[in-house]
Amino acid sequence: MLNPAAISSHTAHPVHAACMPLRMTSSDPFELLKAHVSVNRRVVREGDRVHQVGQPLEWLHVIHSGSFKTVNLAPDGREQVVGLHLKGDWLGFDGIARGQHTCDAVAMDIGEVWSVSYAALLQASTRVPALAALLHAAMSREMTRERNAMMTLCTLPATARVAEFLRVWVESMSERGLRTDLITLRMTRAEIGKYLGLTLETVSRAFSQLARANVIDFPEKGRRHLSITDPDALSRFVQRSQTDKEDLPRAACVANEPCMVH
Amino acid sequence: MLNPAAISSHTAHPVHAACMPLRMTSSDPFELLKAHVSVNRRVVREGDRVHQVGQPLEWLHVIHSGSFKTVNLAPDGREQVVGLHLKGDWLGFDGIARGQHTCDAVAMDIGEVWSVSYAALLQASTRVPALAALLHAAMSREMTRERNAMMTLCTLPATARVAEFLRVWVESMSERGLRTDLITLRMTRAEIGKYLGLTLETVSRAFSQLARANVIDFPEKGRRHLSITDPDALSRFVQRSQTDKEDLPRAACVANEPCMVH
DNA sequence: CGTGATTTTGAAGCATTTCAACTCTGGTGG
DNA sequence: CCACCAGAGTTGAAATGCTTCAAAATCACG
Repeated sequence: MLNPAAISSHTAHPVHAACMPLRMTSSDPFELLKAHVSVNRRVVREGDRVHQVGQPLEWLHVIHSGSFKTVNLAPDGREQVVGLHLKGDWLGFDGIARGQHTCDAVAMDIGEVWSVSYAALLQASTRVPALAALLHAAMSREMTRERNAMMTLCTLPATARVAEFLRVWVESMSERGLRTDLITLRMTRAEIGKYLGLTLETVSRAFSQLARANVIDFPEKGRRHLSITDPDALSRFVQRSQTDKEDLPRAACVANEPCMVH
Repeated sequence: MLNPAAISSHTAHPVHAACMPLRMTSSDPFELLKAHVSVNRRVVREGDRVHQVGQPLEWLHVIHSGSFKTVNLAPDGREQVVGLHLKGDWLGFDGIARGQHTCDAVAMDIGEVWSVSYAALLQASTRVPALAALLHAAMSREMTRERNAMMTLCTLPATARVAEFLRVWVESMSERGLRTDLITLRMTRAEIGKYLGLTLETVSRAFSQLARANVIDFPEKGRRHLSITDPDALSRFVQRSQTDKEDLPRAACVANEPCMVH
């Protein structure tokens, strides 16, 4: 869904040739940050909160290592995991609009975040356009990802949702050069369920079903580790769940005069 | 605060006092834009596409009037309405990360958008920090909204989802100073369904149920107009759908040493 | 006024949730 | 060392809620 075979999508893209009237000294976001703003490195352990609902926005954080989840909490007690984040992703954007955070960001294992003052970053990005572009790209990526997640939630049945969840996770690992054959789930079935809008039992059944279909495999007895026997099988599984219900030669989408800008 | 009630939440907030070392000549995003970048105004009619999947990113657009939807289209044919947008919202952020748009933005009625070159905007925002802040705030708002939408989709049953949809819509209208007693739905039941992850029949049943419960009312025979008899009833309806299933005095949330940054 | 699109409503079918029982693992203490 | 327990996961059966299928009513447009 995101990109065909992309590793690049994770670095600071020159969005448009004209947008970057500067020499790209480095396309590595960490180098770029270190070079132009004061960075506070901080090691976190599982369960540590990088930021919390209601806390005034002061810092933005870039994940240097580890995996994190963002959790939304409604006034009426509803709670949902609304995002998963890995190296290179930013945490804290949610707080910019209102000046305070609207969700929690929680470490799912040991990791390191680089924290920068938002005020300082804003200033620095006026001097260093590449910084501004980096920020924009990160926010844009986040929005696109959330939209895709919404689509997954709305259009896919349970098992396909879990398959898609795994596919995207593998894709994320791959983009970062991490191993994708054997992956370790750092979330319980209940947490995955809270992310996918399913109950823990349904998630469990979905895993079992995928394993029976030889799409995934549990190498060890413990069910936290799993191997993706055939990555393409995941995609095919998702697609099949769609084509199965159609089965009708869908009328060609009539282009109703796509009226473009200019 | 310039304006006492509500309208302010839509203007460029000083995110943090320290972030804005400049005189705020204007808190109106339209004034701000007009003052510092070249703006192309454009009137759109229902069905017009402001941008489309695959199109290279060149422009960002600010909605000056009208209502718009963003539509995601998966390679396998799945389609979903992933966002609704009104005056003051931006369109096109999705294209920044990869340099091309990843979704369609479609006008739902007559409206006007202000289009600005992204490259020019990026340059201008280095000279005018308020522009950068405006951009960030708009993106941040969008992310928060999408996350809330995700939560609605994942945690609420069908009727509550429709109620929440109406509540948020009314809230949006209210923030912009528009009338909230009588609202006109510019989407068919099918479209609302595609936004909420429901079938059109379920949406229709939900409306009927809300009308029977006197939460909403159809003043005219046509079902496109509806009045919110009691706005609070909407919220209560959503909350009740939650408390109904709990009914158990949920154990107090133990604060597990919220480890903060600094 | 028709014609087609939209909406409503009913009834049957199906996917997911709910409830419940059981297994497995890892950790703790007798 | 093993009994025991709590947390996590699996699996089955019943219940529920949404979807699907179908038909009729209503609205919109020429």
